[in-house]
Formats: sequence, C-alpha cells, structure tokens
Amino acid sequence: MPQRRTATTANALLGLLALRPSWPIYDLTKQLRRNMRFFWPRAESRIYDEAKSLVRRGWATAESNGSGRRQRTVYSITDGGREQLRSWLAMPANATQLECEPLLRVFLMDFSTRENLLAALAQAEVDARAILDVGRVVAREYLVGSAPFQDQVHARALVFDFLSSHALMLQGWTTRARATLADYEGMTPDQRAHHAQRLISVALARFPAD
Amino acid sequence: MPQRRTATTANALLGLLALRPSWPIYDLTKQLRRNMRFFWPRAESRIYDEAKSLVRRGWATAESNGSGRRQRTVYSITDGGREQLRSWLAMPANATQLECEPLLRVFLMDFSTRENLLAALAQAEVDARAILDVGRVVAREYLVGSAPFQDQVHARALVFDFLSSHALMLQGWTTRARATLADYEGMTPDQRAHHAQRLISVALARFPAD
DNA sequence: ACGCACATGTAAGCAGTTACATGATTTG
DNA sequence: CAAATCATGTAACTGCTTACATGTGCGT
Repeated sequence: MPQRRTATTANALLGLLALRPSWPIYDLTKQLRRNMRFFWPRAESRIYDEAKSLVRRGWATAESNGSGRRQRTVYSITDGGREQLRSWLAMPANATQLECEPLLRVFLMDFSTRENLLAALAQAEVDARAILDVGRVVAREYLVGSAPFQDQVHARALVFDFLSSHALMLQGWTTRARATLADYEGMTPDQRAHHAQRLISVALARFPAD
Repeated sequence: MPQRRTATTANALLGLLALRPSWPIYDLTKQLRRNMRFFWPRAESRIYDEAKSLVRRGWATAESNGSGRRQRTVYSITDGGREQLRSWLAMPANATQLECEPLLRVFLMDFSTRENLLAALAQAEVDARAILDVGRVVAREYLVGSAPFQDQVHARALVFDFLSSHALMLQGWTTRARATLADYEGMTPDQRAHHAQRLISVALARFPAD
C-alpha cells in the first residue's frame, strides 16, 4: 500500500502559525527563506498560495489589515488547524530526500570535461558555504539570546546540529573529491581503478558493524 | 535572473544511455532505483515517460523488441543525445537540495509528543540504514571486481564516499539527538535552554575559520 | 496450477516552479 | 527624487507522484 505524502507545505506552515498568535504573510515567507529552506525548500509564491488554502480549509484565519491601498494579510491558526497539526505529527514521517546535481555530474564524470567537473564540485562547496554562513549568524543570535525564536532554542539546537553536520560533510567531500581527481590525473586506467578500490575500502571500514 | 532548471531527469537518463550501447527500459529503471535514487530520486513511471520523450526529441532511438505479445523496448543514445549531454554538462549545476521531514518535525517538536518525535528520529535512522545497506553490497562488488559497471569504479568511488558520509552523518545525528532529548527530559525550561546553547557553541566551534 | 515477484506501462491530478507585475518603503 | 530593495501577489506551465492495469515467468 503506497503511502500518501504526509508533509505538504501546509503542515509546515501550520507549525509556524502555531508558534505565534499571528503572522504577517511576509514574515512567513521570510521564515521559510531564512531558516527552513535548507531542509524544507519551497518557492515563496507557494507560501502565499498555501496560506490561502489553509484559510479555505478552516485551519487558519486571515485578517486583511490594509494600511494604504496595498493589503497586508495577517494569518492566525485556528483550533481546527491545531488539531490538523497534531494529527499530522501522529502520522509516520516521509523519508529524507537528497537531490544533488553536483554528485550526478561526478557520477557521469567520463562525459564531462575536467573544468566542468571542477565547476560542479565548486557548486557543492557553495551549497555548503550557504548553510555555514547563515548558521554562523543564527548561532550567535541564539548564543547571545537575541534570536527571534529564542524560546525555541532547545529545538533549534538540534536543527543547527543537523545542518552544520550536513554542510561540513558536503565541504569535506568536495575537498576529498578534488584531491582524488588530482591523484587520478597522471594515472593509467588500471592505477585509477586500484586507487578507487582503496578509497572504497577505506570508506567501507567506517561503516558500523551490522 | 532566475536560473532555469538544468538537470531534468532526461539528462540523467542520457548519461546512463551514454554508458552502454543499448539499454532495455527495465534496466534503466533498475539502475535508477538501485544506485541513483539516493541522490536523484524519481518515480519509476517517470523513467518510462522520459525515455519516450528522449526519442521524440531525437536524443535516443527505441527498438521495440517484442518477444511474445508484450513489448520490450530497448533504447540507444544518438549523436544528438551525446551532444545534448555535453551541452548540459557545460552548464552550471543546480544547487544541492535536502528535504528532511524528520528534521521538520524536530523543528516543531513542541507540538509533538515524545513518542512521535522519537518515531521521526527512527525514520531518519531508517533512511541512513537504507543507504548503508545498499552501500555494503555495492562496495563489495566493486572490491571483488564483479560490479556491472566495474569500468566506472573511479567515478563510483567518489559517489560511494559521498553517500556513506551522508548516511553516517544522518546516523550520528539521530544518535546525538536522542541523547539530547533524554538529557532534556528532567530539566526546567531554563536548564534546557542553557544545555541547548552549549550544544550550539560546540557545533559552532567545528566551523571552518573563514 | 497457483501465487508472487518481476516487468511495462497509462491516467489523473496536484504540488511546485519560473516568470511577470506592481505597490510600498528605504537609502543615497 | 531616483534607484534599489522590500513586500505581495497572479498566471501559466510542468515534472513528478500516486494509483491503477496487465502481461510474463518462476518457484513450489
């Protein structure tokens, strides 16, 4: 029995709404953009749509607080929304998914040029750095106690641990991969194959017992 | 200027097609399912559609080799397909994306139960184990020289390094997260906050200089 | 001879993206 | 006061997933 996708963006939004009595729509997009995009990436236009859909489903209310001609909508979670949030959290979580085009290009390295391959690795490094750069700023905010969600520091610490581990993993890999490519440089195919096998057995040795 | 998405599934398929003179469609889905799903996850039905689309665009040819009533289509890359592959590889790679619902649930832990939260962590561990289990098998094939793509071992070693690092990172994080939750157990909110700040500074200390 | 896993698709629908448009507010 | 950036959307499209439908061959 294939399992229906449980975590739509709607549920992530509900979670945010539950953290504060009311949210201007822009703050929601900002939150998604700054803090959640690294593990729950969504286009901003999605947020606007999804917020309206929450209202349609009775999980949130919208107050159009139009100062001037332009409307500024503020959203609040309803009791039904809290109920939905609770019932979503009781369902099993979907699997973690990684989509890494730089790695795809390494996989297909034989059809690429040295230059293009290095560019792909550089992209992976940029991805890592983006996380680390945000992380440095946010971490300091939480350490000095000035973060907007300071009361959530117990949860955010775990998220921070995850994301920095992920970013450091990415960065470490690009470094090793570049070194390996340099090693490959002067080798015959046979030597490369041997070298590669050694790399595999080193990595395999780090696997947990079972 | 927003950057067009460059790596559709089509290009990944072209890469596979370029590795062998001809591919039965099922072998393509198998390859995607067994080896690439961890960094380029796609539904299998997508592969069937996409293969046909390659033919429509002149990047592949299909030979319907029907033994019996049922057709077994075999695909081959064309010169145009190789050209497309080359020009895709010359474009900048898209960013790495991670979607981790277990982490989203940790982010929202205050609305969850202890039990549900642990279930989310268990899911993350299952995700890691899935990679490690496949990795163990594939690694041994490459080490004894019996892998279907043994001639690609130089590339696969780099992929293997990436995926095992990723999986070990995931597994390490779940272990630490569980320990942290246990630590939180008896604490006052204030103590938890302090504990969390210590965790953040430990993680921050591991950041590269820059 | 039956059941189950393997193999090959089709159909429908939605979640999500890109691209565009424009109002409001700050800043140099 | 012009330019840039912040803020709030809409429109069009599409890749991808889920769910379903069947054929085919193997093990028992």
